[in-house]
Amino acid sequence: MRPGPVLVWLQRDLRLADNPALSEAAERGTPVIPIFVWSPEGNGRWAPGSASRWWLHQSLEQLCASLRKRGSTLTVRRGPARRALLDVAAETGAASLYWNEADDPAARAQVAEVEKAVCRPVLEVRKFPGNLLWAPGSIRNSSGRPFTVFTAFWNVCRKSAPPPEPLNPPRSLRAPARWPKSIALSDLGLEPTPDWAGGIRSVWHPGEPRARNRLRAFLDRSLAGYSEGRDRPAQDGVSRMSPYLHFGEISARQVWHAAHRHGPNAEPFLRQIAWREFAHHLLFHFPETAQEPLRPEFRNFPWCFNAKAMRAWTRGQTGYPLVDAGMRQLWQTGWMHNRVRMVVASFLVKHLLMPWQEGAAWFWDTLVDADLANNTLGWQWAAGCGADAAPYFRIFNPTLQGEKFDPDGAYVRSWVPELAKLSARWIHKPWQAPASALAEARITLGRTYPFPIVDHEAARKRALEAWGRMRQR
DNA sequence: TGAAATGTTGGGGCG
DNA sequence: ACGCCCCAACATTTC
Repeated sequence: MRPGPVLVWLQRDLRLADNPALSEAAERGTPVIPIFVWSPEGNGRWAPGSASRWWLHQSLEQLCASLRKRGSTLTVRRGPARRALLDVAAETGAASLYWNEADDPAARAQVAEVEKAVCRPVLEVRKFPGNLLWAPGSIRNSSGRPFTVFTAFWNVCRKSAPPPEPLNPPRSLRAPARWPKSIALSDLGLEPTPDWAGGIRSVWHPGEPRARNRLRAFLDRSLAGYSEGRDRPAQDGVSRMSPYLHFGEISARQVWHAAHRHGPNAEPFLRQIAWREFAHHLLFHFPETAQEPLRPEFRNFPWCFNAKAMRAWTRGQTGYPLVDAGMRQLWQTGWMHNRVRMVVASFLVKHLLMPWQEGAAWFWDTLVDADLANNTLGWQWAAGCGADAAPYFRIFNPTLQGEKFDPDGAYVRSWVPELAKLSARWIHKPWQAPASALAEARITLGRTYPFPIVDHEAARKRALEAWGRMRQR
């Protein structure tokens, strides 16, 4: 065992519990130096977006507080990672560098650079399992290929060895004789100026302790009715674990085992956790799909960008209440209910024929849970060009989706207040409401709320024609 | 993790 | 009483 301190390079594993690299480092008994390196340039076009940066700042603050309670602290540096890590190693005489694997393409590229730069055996390097239930690449079909159909993937997962039980947080973290220099968190400039994060702050509480509380509350209150509740955007029926999982404030293993322990009705929720797993494994195998469609025939799909329509979509001014409610919930709180994500995504790519990459970029910047693997899978699914995708002809009718999943209009009312007084009968199709109903609800279409920017029927036909043209080529 | 178009069936109104 | 038509309601097919 080497006597020098261990650097624990934290990336997207901002937690103390079930943190294999940190636990292993703590058990050595030598000093432990947790370090975070901010290197957005290493992520290329997928540097964290605005909402994600806000979250990261809070999350690092929380992590720092938890470490301080244990007599430790967080060293914060700017990238590139290889330089920051080697500098700190030299300053502290570190003997080892530990980290948990990160699976997205940019993180892997960064890790490769670090490994190349490290001079072994002067600095011992050890890698530990990241935030997936099964190692990416370990789940394959009988001919050794990655799965591109979810159910087949899931069946094999279920037959594989279950993910290991989560580790307890380390009991103590030995401090080094002298801490390395660290820059102040605020110097990273992650928080927005001017401060537009009020809406996010009122809904979200980043950090490991809050992640655990939220999971507990979800399992106790919502798991039993999850199958139906998860499709009701007006209800508190989903777990909202996505941002915590993205930053590793809780591990997928912790979520998995907590849900399992909760009893037999966990299956539908575990299935959703498995979709996350599927997305991450897919991006591991097909890293180019963050930009390019998985199904190559979609390379010549006649997408057509339209700045005015894009603006209406991003601002929640399309004239379709469910779409607008979702886009405004996103803009105001950094998050959107999954059922509504499917509807707004379908609307952008099918009704407006906009390239799915445009929608992915908007989500990337505005979601607190922006995650390259999940975002890529979701958008390619919606556009019909991805793995296990909705066939292109499967086009959501935003009115029917609203009537089905927000039957009394409560979700629309809370995010599109100008429609709040309209009766449930018309709330998802105000353009069909009789003049008297509109007057009574104080709505003037075209002034207080827009007319639909496209006609559903016509847009549907246009999308199917575009699809037909692609298939001919 | 759709929706629309088209087909089929069966009850009831009506001459 | 009977056949005819209408049209929900449900099922199947198509996009």
